[in-house]
Amino acid sequence: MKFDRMNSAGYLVNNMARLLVEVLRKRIAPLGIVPGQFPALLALWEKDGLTQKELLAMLDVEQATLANTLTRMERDGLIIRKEHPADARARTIHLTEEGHSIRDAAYQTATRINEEVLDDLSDEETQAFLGYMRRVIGKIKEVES
Amino acid sequence: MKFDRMNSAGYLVNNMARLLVEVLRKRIAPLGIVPGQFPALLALWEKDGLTQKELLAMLDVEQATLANTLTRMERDGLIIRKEHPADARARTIHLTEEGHSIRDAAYQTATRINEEVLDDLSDEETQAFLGYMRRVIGKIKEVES
DNA sequence: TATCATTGCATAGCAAACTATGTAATAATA
DNA sequence: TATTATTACATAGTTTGCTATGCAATGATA
Repeated sequence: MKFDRMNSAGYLVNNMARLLVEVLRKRIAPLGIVPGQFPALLALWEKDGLTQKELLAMLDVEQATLANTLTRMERDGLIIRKEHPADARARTIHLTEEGHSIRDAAYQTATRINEEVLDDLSDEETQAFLGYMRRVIGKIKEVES
Repeated sequence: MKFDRMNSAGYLVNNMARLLVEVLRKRIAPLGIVPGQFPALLALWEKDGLTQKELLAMLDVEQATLANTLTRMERDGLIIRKEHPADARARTIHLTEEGHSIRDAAYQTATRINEEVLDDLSDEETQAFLGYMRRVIGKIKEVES
């Protein structure tokens, strides 16, 4: 019984993800952000002043992961948290000027990386690849439940 | 400027990897192992008594990551490290009976997960998908250098 | 209204990845 | 041979993911 990594979807997916996140890490380091902050920033660039719960609904991470990420973002001067006007349990999350200012550069960096790593695939292949990933993601979400 | 996650290779890859590793974590928990130990176990099941350096050459992680993983595996009773007969800096890594005994179940679990998550893809689509991943991995390794 | 359940968020603890650096031991060389 | 370089591995520190749990505030209900 052999287990060939190059024919294991799980192995390839994991390997690809780790390589990609390290490329992103290097490229966005000059902006003063790290990969884990990216999804939260994307959401906040679209809509500012959300509560953690509202932000969480836009992302695919667990609540505790987001809470910790937000704490680091606040430490790094990307956001501030203000008390919620109507609910003392909640806080609203606001981009700082710093957090706002890196938006375009961050978008461009992420878009550029996607283009570069897919450069060897034709447009049809790229669409097929993205489609497969969406289907597999859907399947995993079925399977795990 | 919008950033659509479902059309971002980076986002999809990361999401898919996290979902997959959690499925693997749940399924192999009864065996007393965790996902990060899997690659090292696969290599040791093929060839036992390697040095860390030799094992490292068979894997795709950094040396420090492997050293820590091996420490946890030793703690968990999966391996023991013995002093190298000829080089006092090195240690040879040996599966325990426990580490050896879970081999078939672990293989089957991993194979099963791969089959399940790819179940919605035809054989041709699966081969295309694996091929795209191999090509993208190759491209990332070019890009990052 | 007093109690109980739920909600929003934070914290603790672990895994697993990374880079950077430390520490011996071994090998190479001046 | 004494010094220097290299090698093998370990450790420190950070990020980012997870689950489990705690705590205070809010909402529901007896």
